[in-house]
Amino acid sequence: MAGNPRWLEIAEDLQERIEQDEFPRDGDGGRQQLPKELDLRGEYNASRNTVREALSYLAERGIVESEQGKGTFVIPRPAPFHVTLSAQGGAGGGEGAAYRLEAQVQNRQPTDSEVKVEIQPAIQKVARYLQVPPGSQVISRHQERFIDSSPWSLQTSFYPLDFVHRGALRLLETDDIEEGTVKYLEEALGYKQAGYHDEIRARNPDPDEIAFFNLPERAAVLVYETYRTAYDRDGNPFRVTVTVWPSDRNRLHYNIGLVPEPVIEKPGEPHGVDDAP
Amino acid sequence: MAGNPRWLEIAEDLQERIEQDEFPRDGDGGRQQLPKELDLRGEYNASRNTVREALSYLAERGIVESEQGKGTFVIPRPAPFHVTLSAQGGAGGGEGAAYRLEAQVQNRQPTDSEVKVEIQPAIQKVARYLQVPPGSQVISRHQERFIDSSPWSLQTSFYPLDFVHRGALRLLETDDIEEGTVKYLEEALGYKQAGYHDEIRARNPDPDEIAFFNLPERAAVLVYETYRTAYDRDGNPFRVTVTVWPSDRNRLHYNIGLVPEPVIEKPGEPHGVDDAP
DNA sequence: TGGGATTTGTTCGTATGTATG
DNA sequence: ACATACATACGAACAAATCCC
Repeated sequence: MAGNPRWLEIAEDLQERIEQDEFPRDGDGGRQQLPKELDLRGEYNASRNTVREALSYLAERGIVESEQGKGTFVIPRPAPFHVTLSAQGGAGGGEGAAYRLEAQVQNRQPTDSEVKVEIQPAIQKVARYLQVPPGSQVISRHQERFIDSSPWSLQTSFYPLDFVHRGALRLLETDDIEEGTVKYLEEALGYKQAGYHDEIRARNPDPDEIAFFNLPERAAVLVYETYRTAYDRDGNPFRVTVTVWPSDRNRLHYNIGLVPEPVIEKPGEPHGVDDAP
Repeated sequence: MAGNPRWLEIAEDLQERIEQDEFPRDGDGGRQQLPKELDLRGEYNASRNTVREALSYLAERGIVESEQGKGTFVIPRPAPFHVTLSAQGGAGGGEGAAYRLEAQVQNRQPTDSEVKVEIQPAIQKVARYLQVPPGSQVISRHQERFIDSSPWSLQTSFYPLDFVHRGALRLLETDDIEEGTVKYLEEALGYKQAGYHDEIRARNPDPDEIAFFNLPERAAVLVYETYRTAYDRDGNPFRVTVTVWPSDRNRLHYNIGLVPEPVIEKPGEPHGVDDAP
């Protein structure tokens, strides 16, 4: 026979019932609400602890979330943002096309918080990519980024402190630099972006990130962390941007070489042939 | 005061002790082994269930792993593979450089299993990227990929079944196509790769993947799933490659535009300035 | 090969704390 | 203030995998 533990059978049955949309939705948010633990205890003829074990299993997987005093709810899966991280220079932009550093999100207008500017000793990886000695002072410009007023990503850009001494004073201002820091650095210091390198990894969110992104408390939602290093034509790095994206609501896209326009413009959407019968 | 639950305090204290390398290592693997539950119960003056709650919290986070009849062990963090997913054509390869489809891993030689060839109805996303009607038949070529004999990634490439009718018969053979399927398709059918599109997402591993990658049973290790679509110069997709990478042992890298050679060649390693004092 | 000791896994019962409405 | 519902914590018994002699 199965031989599965009772809690796993309960968990799998509950997941089935969730997918069948069997449970009623609560008033406002429209989330499905599961029966209370004591009722489930009756339904499955198990102890409350066994039921809780099943719920905890589902909670770890980001399927449900329990709220003290209220009940247990199915976590709505957010519609993913499709973020294009490669340059979008228009088809045939060719050699001279300036690479944009900013991520593009389809059909959405990101809004950014004010910039928090700090002078910090560089953490190891930032120092390595910026090619400055570990622990040397760098300018940190941190922003919270939203799409449709929901938290989307956290971004911090690092520049050598040296840049300020050499005249790029606006790096210390808390305004968003409207024309883009890349363009500003070209004007102020002559750095012209010729290319960039991205490193992508996944890690557990820290408590601040759990709070900012409103991630379920005890679930397995990881965040992507992207390190983007911008290089000028001489191969000197002049900016490292660290961005944190919750993996549950973000898909990352890259276009390399010649890619059809619809794929570039509408990542994650149907294109080319019709789906309709 | 703190006000934290007891199990959380125990978990955080244990994590501290793990980082201090306080626990003895077991004979063969050299993993740290935690004291047994009943001893921890004594050390922390808590019940066994409370200790287990703390251990379960650490297990979810991929910090420790318990094995029935043996004990609880710290999970060793694998040294990450640095995978470059963008084209590496040698610096200055310029316009004519052929983009390589295969991922490059620094200093390592991947070995691939035999190819499992199947004819399948295309799942929705594959059909969309291949621009064929959903559910139409496609060729699926599946491989397990290892580095240093440890499981590294699972890869499946999809081609329209049409390609076989048009003469690309080797797509049905279970041999690895040594010169690369991209080159083969160019010879056989005239598809010349002009570019590609990547989509990256994270998801929970399925049971097969947990088994193949030997992922801790109940921990929050997600896998990356990359969808790579290759296009010819007319913008026609001719191949979709789906690759699954465990997020705990893989870092992904992209180089766009002009990037210094050392960064391209040795992703994830120090370059440019010395770290040593 | 067997059998007993060890250690974690599963399941139950119970009591009390805490946030919600 | 009260009822509801999840959170924390303890104790106990037996099952199942592993190890050792």
